[in-house]
Amino acid sequence: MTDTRFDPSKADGRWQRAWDEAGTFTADSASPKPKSFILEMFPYPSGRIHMGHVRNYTMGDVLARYKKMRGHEVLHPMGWDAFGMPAENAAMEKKVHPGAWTRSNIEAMKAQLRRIGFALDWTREFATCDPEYYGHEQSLFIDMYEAGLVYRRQSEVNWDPVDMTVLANEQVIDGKGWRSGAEVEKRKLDQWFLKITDFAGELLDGLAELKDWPDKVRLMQENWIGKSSGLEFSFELSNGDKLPVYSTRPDTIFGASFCAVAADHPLAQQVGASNPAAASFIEECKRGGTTAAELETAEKLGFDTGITAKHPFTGAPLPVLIANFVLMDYGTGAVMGVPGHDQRDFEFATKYELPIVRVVASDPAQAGEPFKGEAEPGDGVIVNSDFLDGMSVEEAKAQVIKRAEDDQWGEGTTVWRLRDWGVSRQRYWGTPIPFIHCDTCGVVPVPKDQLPVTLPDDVDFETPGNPLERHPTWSKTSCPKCGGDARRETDTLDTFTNSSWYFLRFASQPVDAPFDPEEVAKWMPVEHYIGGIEHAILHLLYARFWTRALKHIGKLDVAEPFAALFTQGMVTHETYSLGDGSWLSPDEVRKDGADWTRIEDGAPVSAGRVVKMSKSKKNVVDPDNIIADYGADAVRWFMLSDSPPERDLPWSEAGIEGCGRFVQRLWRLFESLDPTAAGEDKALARKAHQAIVAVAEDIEALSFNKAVARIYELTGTAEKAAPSESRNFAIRTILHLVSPMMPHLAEEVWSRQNESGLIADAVWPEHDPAMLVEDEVTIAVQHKGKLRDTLTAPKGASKEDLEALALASEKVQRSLDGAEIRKVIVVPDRLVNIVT
RNA sequence: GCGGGUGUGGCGGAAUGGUAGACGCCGGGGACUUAAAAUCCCCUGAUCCUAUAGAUCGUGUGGGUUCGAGUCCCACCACCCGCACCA
Repeated sequence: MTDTRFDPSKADGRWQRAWDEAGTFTADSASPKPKSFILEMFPYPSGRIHMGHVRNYTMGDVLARYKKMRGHEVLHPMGWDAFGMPAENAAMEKKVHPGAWTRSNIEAMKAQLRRIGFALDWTREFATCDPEYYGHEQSLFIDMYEAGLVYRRQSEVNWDPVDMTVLANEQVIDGKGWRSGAEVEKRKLDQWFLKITDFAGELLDGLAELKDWPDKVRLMQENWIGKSSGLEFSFELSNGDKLPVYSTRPDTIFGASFCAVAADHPLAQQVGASNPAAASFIEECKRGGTTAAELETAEKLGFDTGITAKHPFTGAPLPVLIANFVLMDYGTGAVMGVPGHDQRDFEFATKYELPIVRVVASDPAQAGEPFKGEAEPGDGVIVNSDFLDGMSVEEAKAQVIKRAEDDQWGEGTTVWRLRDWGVSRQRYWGTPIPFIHCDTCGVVPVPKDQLPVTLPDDVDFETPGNPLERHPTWSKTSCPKCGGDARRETDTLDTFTNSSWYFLRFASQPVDAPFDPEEVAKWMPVEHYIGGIEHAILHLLYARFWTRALKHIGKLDVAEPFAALFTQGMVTHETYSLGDGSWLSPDEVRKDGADWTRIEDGAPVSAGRVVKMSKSKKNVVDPDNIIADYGADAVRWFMLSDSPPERDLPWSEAGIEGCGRFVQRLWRLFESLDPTAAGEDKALARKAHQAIVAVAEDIEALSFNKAVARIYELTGTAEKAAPSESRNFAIRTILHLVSPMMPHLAEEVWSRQNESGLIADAVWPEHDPAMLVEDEVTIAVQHKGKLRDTLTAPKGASKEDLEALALASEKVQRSLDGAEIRKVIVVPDRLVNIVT
């Protein structure tokens, strides 16, 4: 009996339960099979799964299922990056506990993920807010502290003077606090740091081994780590002090016309102490946020200290200014200003009328050439520079460093742009930093047998600031060393810490340790790691750093956590707005002919740009509704179709309808299989064999859109073919090829065809290499580089034969029109180009 | 400001330096039906045209290399992402 339609509302749940009951996707670390660890970046439990998650996890799912078909033991886990600000915001706005809010979100989102039919090993699920997880994190943090990788120092935060609280960069809007609207100030606090800079060289060199990472991500990390070599030297100041500066361009030292120091540089502080005008300038520099983008786009401001610095070669006095664009965190917090060859210095010098001297020119004759309104940071020949004249930039750099070292007033150094990782957060919903402050003993780690240090449940979100700090009793404790009264650290760890080692916990989860290195070694490194490009630098660098740091302290023997990385694009949707600029969601609008209107009242709606789905623009589509309408397989198919996975995917109603139709089309094709059909259809069989190879290659390259196109093509051909053994082979082939993408449909068909077991446990079909080769090829014939004719020739035909065939073409002769042939280019099996 | 990326029909896109537009969506025409849905078949880059044929143009813009450029090189434009306390 044949059913004319596939009913996902019945089949989806049936097969999801079947996989669960059979433990189909439970990873066995004792298996002798080759291991594949497929991982997608775990979600923050915001409340609902969104289409971006669906796309991300569908890609990983196809890979995981494919690897299983290829005979691998697959680890494909899921968990929750559960600490973070939104839970605290919910606590303030909705009066729910961050933990309760997070837990109920996890429950809802887990149910959603199950409905999409992902091949996940739920036995290894955890949330980073589980004390069983963050307790181990605290233990690792203490290990790092004992290895000298953790330290405390003062660092700036965004301070909201009205709410009396620290703000995240995200909470600073145009330099103002997002709730209070008060002008944000920079304030210094004692904070915890991880010494990622100790690993700068390793993290940089390690990039070279990451062959299966996108070049762009490696390049971004390389630039972020920012290795530079230059000269560190000290200016002698008119007040008798020395001012150490660092420059990557010592070759331009004769072009220096001023020195600039950061507002929080000791020299600036010293000047500010006795000069009220300087003090108020320094205060002014404290206004605004702490982000690089803000600092660098802000108007360049300076304050002349009246102090001068003696140029090391000419002895000329250079004014020393306090400048808002100099960063205390980079180099020495002080620079020599060379306006001719650095754009920031140029703008600063122009504003404060400081000399702009050319010391690099395109050739020596251009030494007097004026600047055209901007600095010239490029390469050239050194001019106006005494003994450096005529040298290249590189030669001059080396010469200046050599002189400085010979005369002992400076030395060549390597400086990194990478800064140590500040992990302190003055917030509740994070991993408590496991330290105790004792007036007698100083900072003392919590003894490991007292871990985890758990968060208190009874917290107050009514008043702003850090609830841990305000808690009446939580921070009160005794010193593990002297037993005296002491105070718990009330800062929590940056949430990036939680995501820096979670993959290790997926691989191995003993009760009494963060992980077992032997178990970890069976699965790590992650074979494919998939997530958004927005994590290209921070998360991926921090995870690489933790892995290396843990190796360094002997906890594990893996240097790089992610063998291959894939960064997928966003899911986008058209936006809709009313005349007043307010946004409407897709289900509030309707298309009337060419125009859009609001369903409710027919008000005209303008359809706007296609952008990332976001709550604020209301252009979101809920996966649950779509699954209810079309089934999980149609949604999965949509996520894989059309757009290359690294690019944005525009969601459309028409698109998902098309996918729903294709699911039914496949169903009819599978139902049309006739086991009694006989006879060979060589062309069709050949296409099927070619598809087996091509789809496998496409999946391995994560080119799911191409795999989808090939399956469409083979499906179209099989549909039109007359019944034959070959056609049955093609149909069974399609069933296997789509099974990682449409697992529910595949299982349903598999069981209806009375196959044993689950298709999820089936193997990838074999291809016959002899069937891949075509007998005939189409040859393009060009005249003067333009296509004039195409002809069919046997594969492997000789150049002479192809040339003769081409010249015999009537169309070619017409195009040639008797012209003299100067040259004929023949590319075997491809084309013939006749040049006249 | 700095760093990274993207740009091909109405839309998403395909194309080891070798037939640009595979495959899908939308649209048009037709078949089936009392009708609709579903399904099936055909057409579908632009312009010209003496129209089953043929010609020209066409991969963000302007140059260049090559027998041949979406692909390689140079310059530019537009848009997107990241910038260390969003996750």
